[in-house]
Amino acid sequence: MKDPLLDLPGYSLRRAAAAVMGEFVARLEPLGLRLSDVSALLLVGANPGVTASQLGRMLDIQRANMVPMIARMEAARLLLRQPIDGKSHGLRLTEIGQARLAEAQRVIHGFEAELMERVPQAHREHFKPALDALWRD
Amino acid sequence: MKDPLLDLPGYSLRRAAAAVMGEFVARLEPLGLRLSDVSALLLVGANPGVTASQLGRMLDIQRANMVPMIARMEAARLLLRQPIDGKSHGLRLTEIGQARLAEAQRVIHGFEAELMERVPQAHREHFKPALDALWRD
DNA sequence: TATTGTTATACTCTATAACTATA
DNA sequence: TATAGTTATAGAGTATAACAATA
Repeated sequence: MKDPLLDLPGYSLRRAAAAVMGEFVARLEPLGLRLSDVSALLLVGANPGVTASQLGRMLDIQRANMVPMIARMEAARLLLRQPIDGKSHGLRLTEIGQARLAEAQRVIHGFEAELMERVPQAHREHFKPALDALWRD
Repeated sequence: MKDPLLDLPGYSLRRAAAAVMGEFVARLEPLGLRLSDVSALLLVGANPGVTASQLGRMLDIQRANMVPMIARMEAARLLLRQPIDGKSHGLRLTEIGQARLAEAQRVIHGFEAELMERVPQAHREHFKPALDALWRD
């Protein structure tokens, strides 16, 4: 069976991302966390007081889509919202959130290490710089 | 604002794929094609008579999710289904489908060329091999 | 005027379970 | 028994439009 898709770098990018993210989501499942939860935990942990709108801009998630995400994490007692002024709220991790973040960080770092091991050594140092050029420039 | 996500290769992979696929989808929009339509056009074009199930296995799409996709493309007169035996159907491109595939191929090859140009030259030859190691092994 | 938070809505993609009919 | 096609359904992610309140 011919597969012309296998010659396309863009297709490789799509399939690799799908495969890797699928595995990562599976590792997060025992922690009861979604992919977006982990991003939020890391960012709020590193930037206490950040607002949902700022978070959305960093993650490229629409403001409107941050609402249910923050609500879910607040309901899970992972973070809390403190009024900054009449319209903004600063986000902070609860103690539960900090503990969950620590667990997530162990999963993340283990996973990232394994990920890089799966990239053949000859290509390894080129992996992240090549990808970053495609979305950070 | 600190962003610990920027140190994670897996995050770079996810964001790069999202950015690139978003741009590609925008280029396909004038053709009235979705991402999955293009994969199907390419594969059916290269393998006339292939079944929906075979296609699903190549694309890693569940059998059940192939149904509305094939139905939509059949309704758009891009492909047709011919009975192979009592339970299987072979897929073939119509003339419209072949013409649309040719248009799509021009978009694809232009896009892929631009994509590779955006990868810094020093990393370029490592890009696809590194990605392929993550999902084809 | 611009921004924050919010509600409502819709679409795409994906996953699962179950069923029928055929190989 | 295994496979092909199908239906129905649910979850997740994402996009847009609109609104109130505040900066």
